[in-house]
Amino acid sequence: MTERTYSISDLSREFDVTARAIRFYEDKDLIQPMREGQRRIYTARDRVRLKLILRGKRLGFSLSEIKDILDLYDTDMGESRQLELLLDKIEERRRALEAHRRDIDLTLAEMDDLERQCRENLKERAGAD
Amino acid sequence: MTERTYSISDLSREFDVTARAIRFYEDKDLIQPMREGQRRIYTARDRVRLKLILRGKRLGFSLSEIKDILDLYDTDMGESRQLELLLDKIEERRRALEAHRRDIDLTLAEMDDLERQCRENLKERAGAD
DNA sequence: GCCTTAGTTTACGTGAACGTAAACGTAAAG
DNA sequence: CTTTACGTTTACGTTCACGTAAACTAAGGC
Repeated sequence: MTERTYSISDLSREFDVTARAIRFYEDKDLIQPMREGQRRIYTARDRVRLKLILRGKRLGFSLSEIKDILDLYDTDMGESRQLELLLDKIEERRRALEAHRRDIDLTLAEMDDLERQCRENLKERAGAD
Repeated sequence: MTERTYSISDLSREFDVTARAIRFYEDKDLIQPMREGQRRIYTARDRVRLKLILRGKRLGFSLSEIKDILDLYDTDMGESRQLELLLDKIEERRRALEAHRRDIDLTLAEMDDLERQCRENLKERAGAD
């Protein structure tokens, strides 16, 4: 079984990012595709990494923060000391993400409020007609 | 009852942003403090706006997106047509925020996975001692 | 009167995350 | 053989969100 691979424009199309951006991520050491001569060859694993990068971006993380997160997945599971450190980092990430979610929930609650005010106003208007 | 006001450095201290940043937000039309001569005077309402700005930033929104959001709160509740538009914009925001939250939940799930793998590995290790 | 503290405007500098243009290689299609 | 599609490196340009420095004003303390 030979694993499927992707060209840079395959990924560019699929995720709607420019090839320039993908190369930039490589330059910043977030992906390391293989080469076939000059050409970059992306494996399924690289594709997942790119997906994670873009999700990180949507979440407002900087590329260097995203790199830190990606590095979590690459931790050498062979050494117990590394595993302990990894658990700590996971906890930290989790806390950050949960704070992030609280911000979102606050904003959603305010949208609810605003919508309610809005609808009440419209209802009054309808009555006064 | 005279409402409490704040100086730029009051807010700067409270929210741990530089005065420069606060003035920058004003320049971009996100806050409009009153003046007392030259000096900027911030009301409780301005303070809330700043709080919203900073939350928007934590959520990864650009200043212009944040301005759009802040403008929602300023909609003229007097005109029905405005209210309908506002309801639409609120819906759009809500959708964006919920997508955002899904991204977070996905990442949290992956952190769970990673943690589980990590703990299993540690457990095996303990058994093999 | 002088110093300190807090604030002001104006303007140039900076780091991150790419965009864009130039100049070139390679391989398949007509 | 030339065109077309796809890829490459190098390098300068751009936008956003401020940082930083300069030169100034205005109020309060000694």
